Amino acid sequence: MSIMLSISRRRNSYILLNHSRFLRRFSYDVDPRPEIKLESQEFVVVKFVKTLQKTPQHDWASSESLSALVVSSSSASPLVFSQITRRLGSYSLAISFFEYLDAKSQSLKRREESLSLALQSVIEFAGSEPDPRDKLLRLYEIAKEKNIPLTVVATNLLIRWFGRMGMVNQSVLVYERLDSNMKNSQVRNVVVDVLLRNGLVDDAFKVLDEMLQKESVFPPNRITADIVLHEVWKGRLLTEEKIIALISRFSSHGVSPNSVWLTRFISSLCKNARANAAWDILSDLMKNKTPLEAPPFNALLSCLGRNMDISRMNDLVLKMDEVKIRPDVVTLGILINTLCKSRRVDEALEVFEQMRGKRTDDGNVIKADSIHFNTLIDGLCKVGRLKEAEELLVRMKLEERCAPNAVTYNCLIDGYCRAGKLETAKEVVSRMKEDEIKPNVVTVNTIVGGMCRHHGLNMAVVFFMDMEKEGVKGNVVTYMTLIHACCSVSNVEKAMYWYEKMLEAGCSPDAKIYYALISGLCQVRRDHDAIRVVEKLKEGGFSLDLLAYNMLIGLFCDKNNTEKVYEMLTDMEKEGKKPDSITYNTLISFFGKHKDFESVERMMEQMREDGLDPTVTTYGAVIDAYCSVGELDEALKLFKDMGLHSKVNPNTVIYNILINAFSKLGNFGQALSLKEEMKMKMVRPNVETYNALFKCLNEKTQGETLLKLMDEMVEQSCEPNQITMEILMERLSGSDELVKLRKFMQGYSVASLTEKASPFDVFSLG
DNA sequence: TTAGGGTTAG
Repeated sequence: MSIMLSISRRRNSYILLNHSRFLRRFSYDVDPRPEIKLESQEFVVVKFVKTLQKTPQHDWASSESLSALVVSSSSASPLVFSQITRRLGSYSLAISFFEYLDAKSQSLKRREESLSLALQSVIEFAGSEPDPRDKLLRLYEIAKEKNIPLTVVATNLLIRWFGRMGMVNQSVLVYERLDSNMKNSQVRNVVVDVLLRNGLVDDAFKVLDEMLQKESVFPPNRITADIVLHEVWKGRLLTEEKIIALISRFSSHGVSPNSVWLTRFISSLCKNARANAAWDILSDLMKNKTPLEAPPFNALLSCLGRNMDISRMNDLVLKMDEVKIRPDVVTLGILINTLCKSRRVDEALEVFEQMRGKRTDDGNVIKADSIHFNTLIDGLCKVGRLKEAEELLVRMKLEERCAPNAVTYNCLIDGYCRAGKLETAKEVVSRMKEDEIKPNVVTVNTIVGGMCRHHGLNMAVVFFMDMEKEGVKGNVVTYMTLIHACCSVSNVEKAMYWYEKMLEAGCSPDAKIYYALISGLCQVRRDHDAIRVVEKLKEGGFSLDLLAYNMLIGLFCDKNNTEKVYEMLTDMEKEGKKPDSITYNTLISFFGKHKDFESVERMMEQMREDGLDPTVTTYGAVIDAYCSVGELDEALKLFKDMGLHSKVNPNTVIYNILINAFSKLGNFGQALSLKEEMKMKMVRPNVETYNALFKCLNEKTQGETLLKLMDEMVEQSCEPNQITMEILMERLSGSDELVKLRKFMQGYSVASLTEKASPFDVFSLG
């Protein structure tokens, strides 16, 4: 069967060329019994080769038996001559035979075809010779001189080999001498390849362009796309846009790029936030019914998945189904993963059950693998459905080729940690060991993280050390977890301790470790240590990101270290990082606090120039600045301006700033009316709002209002705090009022108040 | 397919 195929392929290659400016196509009569012909041909070939090998070369010319063989073989088929030549096994024998045959050409039935086929075999040998250059040139000359047409195979070989030898002009010459009718897709593919490989991009695209024309006689095929797109990608020859246009032209000829290439291109588009372009390409290829497979679709699906665009994912899967592109295990993995990450676990389970059972035309089903199970188990754990996760684990164990692994158990452990069930999580570690699965660094980090969140640092450290003894070392994530836990309780000393430990353990810190430390140090306002960490970060070859710059600028503003503030700003600029609204807000607030309104204005101006609109924080900072210098008119003006000229609505903080300012001036009426306005505009007052109002009241004259506000707080479920207590204790002294105050406080179990016992002592005594 | 994260106004 394979021989049959090779014969019929050869037949296609009988498009021959000669150099006397005309070309002919040799057509072979189709033999109704090809296998018989094949047998007789084989017999002829073997006999001829044996005789040639028996006869010394210098006797060939005079050998009568050879002469007789030429005549008899010639009536079999011209094909035998290419086979005989090939079986002689060497270039020197092949060229000698060709010369012999040429000398005997008058006895050949079909001279041109026979000689051209023999020559093709000689050319094949020449290409593998140590120094093929001269031999190939000579053979090409012989073909021209003797008017022997070249087969397509020979043409392609010559074009390719000349190209590889850096003789691209010679390649072009061979191609250009072809009659235009004979410049078929196969030959053009070789030429395009040679031209591209030799950097003659424009020439290559000229040839390609002819192929891509609408009514092209020699349209592009799969191989054309392979050659062109591979080179285009490797050499970055075209812009993304031009590649897209090129794919579309291939598509209109029913040709799609190969799956691997297309997948890479789709992924690259997705990475550059061009999922829409990727979508259009695949739609176009589907519309033109080009052959397609799942992987490029998977690339787009995973991109849509990252953006949680489930509705477009659905559309794409439906379109795939319509044109019968079979989803594969990866497709299923992406779909259930996305659904799980969006907490739509039931839908994920549904898709899983549906797809894995779905039998396609060729009887294949998507076989569930451990990744699918792990994804679903993780999804169930993340939404707290731990029982179902355990049940799925049991089912997984029953499935073929789906043994649970460390990931499976880590997902479960994470589930229990999130639920605060640290003991159960530790039991799962034991279970995994029983299953002969070793806990890994993720296991450790999951439990360390869980313990830090639910039981504090010490327990986590003990666990970590135990695991280290078992041979599981921590990594940068482990130390990050510990450092973060330290920072979150403002224990920066301990954070630095773990940073040192990490270095001792040979873990190289990533930028995020430094950011966490900087953040911790900024929180506790330790500017000198923060500077030290920044230095270490830079020594490590990292740079600060905008967030870190903002934190540091905030810290230096707070410390009144103008010099450092400017240093940070200069550094930012050097690093090519543009300030964002948070940077500006920090600076505006800083200048505001220094009553430097000129700089405030300048910053706001610059902010706008940078295309940043003032945010509610910007207004807050400026309004606060005006309030702090007693310029309440200016503050109110800006406040009103906010409502009129910006899309930013005042929030609780802004109202509080104003209410506080009016309250300090004793202007209770204005303060109260602002609070009423809050209600109207659905801005929720908080404890600070009421505290500000309380401060302005005095028991004797406004006791009733005060009590009314207290009731309002209760109605709004607004919890009082320590300050509320202190103010109210000062304002209320009558026994009736104190009873009311006691009742007022009883509704709340204000945790912060129980620690400071003094306010309650009054009640317990009372 | 599993683990870690940090900024501005009062």
